Amino acid sequence: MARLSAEERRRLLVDAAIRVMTRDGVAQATTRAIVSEADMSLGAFHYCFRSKEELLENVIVAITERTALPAQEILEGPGDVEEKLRASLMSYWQHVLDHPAEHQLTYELTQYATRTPGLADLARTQYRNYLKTNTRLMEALRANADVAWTVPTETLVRYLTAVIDGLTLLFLNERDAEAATAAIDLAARQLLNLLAQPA
Amino acid sequence: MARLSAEERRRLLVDAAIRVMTRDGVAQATTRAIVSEADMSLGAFHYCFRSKEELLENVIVAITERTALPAQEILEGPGDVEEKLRASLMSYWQHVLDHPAEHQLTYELTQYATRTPGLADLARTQYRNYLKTNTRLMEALRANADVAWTVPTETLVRYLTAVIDGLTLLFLNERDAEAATAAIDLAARQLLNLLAQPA
DNA sequence: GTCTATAGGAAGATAGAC
DNA sequence: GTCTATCTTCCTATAGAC
Repeated sequence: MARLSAEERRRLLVDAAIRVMTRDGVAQATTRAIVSEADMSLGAFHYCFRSKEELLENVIVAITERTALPAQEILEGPGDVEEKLRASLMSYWQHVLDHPAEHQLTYELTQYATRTPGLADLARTQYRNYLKTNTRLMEALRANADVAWTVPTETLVRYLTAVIDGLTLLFLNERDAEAATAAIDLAARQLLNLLAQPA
Repeated sequence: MARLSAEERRRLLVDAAIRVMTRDGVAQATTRAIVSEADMSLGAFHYCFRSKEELLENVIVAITERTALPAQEILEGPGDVEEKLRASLMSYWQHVLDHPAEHQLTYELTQYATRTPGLADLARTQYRNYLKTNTRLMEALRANADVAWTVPTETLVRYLTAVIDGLTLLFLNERDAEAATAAIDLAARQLLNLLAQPA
């Protein structure tokens, strides 16, 4: 077999793990299933990672980065504040509709991390990052558009984060795209109501 | 040992399973851990249930009922529509603050069911029940108080369900009661804005 | 009905030949 | 670096004595 660096193999194994988990769930992602997906031997796994937990730590970090990146890009663009807010929400929402399994996986990983003593911190960090990303989004909107929110930023951000999370979860479990989209439309309108009315 | 009916044992095992899962997570709830918690022999398990999956089916049904019951009681009480809506939300919220592990468990079970071929239907049913309960809540509010909602009931209900779910999930992961409560206060105000203004 | 003993298999991790 | 064979442990499920 090809001689790959340990670093390269680590990357391949993390990617393979994400594919297996997305397809079959976290519980089914055994070391054997992962190395099989990556077309490696079982021995290669423990040559690259000290334990399965070490792999999972890397998987969680990789997934969180993938989720955070698009959210930050949305923000930079033209349009007034209302358009941008709606566009941001809808861009995220389209990603949920197109890639439900990926989002399902992030929730599974959060729970897995919460229940794994060595990874519990990661679950907290994951959510802190969501909140931080959304805070930057809301503050940038305010700064660019010179508007104000009628509620404290911390509260607004938690409300926004919760609505996004809740609607995603609802769609993942109900799989009614039309109904969920109507609800997120309502959520967007409700958020815009929190903008201070221009005098 | 005492001679118990199979039905009684089934009840005891389901309760024991819920305790183990609440404490240690679904993945840790092995048949051995459950019978140990119930103070039974391993053999008793397979005398009462054909398989572990059959137990889990019963666990999910039991948990869903427990969650749905308080929500229905909240509804029957005095007060105007605004008070009742706020009181309902806050009663649920207090339960989340007091028993986070129980709510954590319901999310875990939903995921477990989703990933288990024989139980996948149960996950859908669970969410359909949440929606149905919330629909009854909203319709009863409307009927009792003779007010109208400014959005379709189906959309309102999904929005409500999502906000509740999202804030619960946020609290479970962030564990900041103060911040999450401020957000649910905001959510309650936002919901009340969807009532048609009395002329 | 109740329990112990055990089958049968899959998991994570390791040893050691190449 | 790579891979096979194996160790140990834990799982669900069953068999069969009492």
